[in-house]
Amino acid sequence: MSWTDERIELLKKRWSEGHSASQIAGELGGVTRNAVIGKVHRLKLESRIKTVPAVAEETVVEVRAKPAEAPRILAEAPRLVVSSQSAVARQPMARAVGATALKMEEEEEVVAAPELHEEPRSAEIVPISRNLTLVQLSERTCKWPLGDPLSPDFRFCGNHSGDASPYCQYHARIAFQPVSERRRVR
DNA sequence: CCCTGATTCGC
DNA sequence: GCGAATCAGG
Repeated sequence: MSWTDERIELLKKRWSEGHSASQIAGELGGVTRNAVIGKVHRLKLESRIKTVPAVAEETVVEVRAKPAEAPRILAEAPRLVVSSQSAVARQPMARAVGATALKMEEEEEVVAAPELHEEPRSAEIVPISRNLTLVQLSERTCKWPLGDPLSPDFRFCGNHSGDASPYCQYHARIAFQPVSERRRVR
């Protein structure tokens, strides 16, 4: 496949829409995501670097609109990025160390009495699907369909699936119901 | 391990 | 110009 004007147009469009290189490559067909990225660079399209030199973050923010709006963008953008993924909040585990550690040890023992409140394993739990599109599926993503295949919103579960199964643990159970469980699970 | 984009360099 | 290989990051 070569970069015809049409393919370049679609590339530009999708890239500006925020699609990933692999998504675009999938849509175009005949090219890899590397090819797409390479082309994007040759076309000098907008860079999409996320990981910024941390300290220099402020200076890297591009001012594409009116200067007056820059500060607002600057203040909110980082938060958006963070909340988009892996927002699994962790409890602050800060602990005093050194000289004061000894004294705290006793107090903590009292407080640290974790109550194992294990919920009974219910068959009712529904997985939180990743809602991947077709092109985002890989060898080890659950291919359980979600929604109307004719709809633009059609997605796949996308959770991790073992090497053996095309589905995640949950959907595999629905797909391959053992005789013992095969009842009205629906 | 899955994914992302960036860069290099032989073709 | 092209894109696989590689790098770097989440």
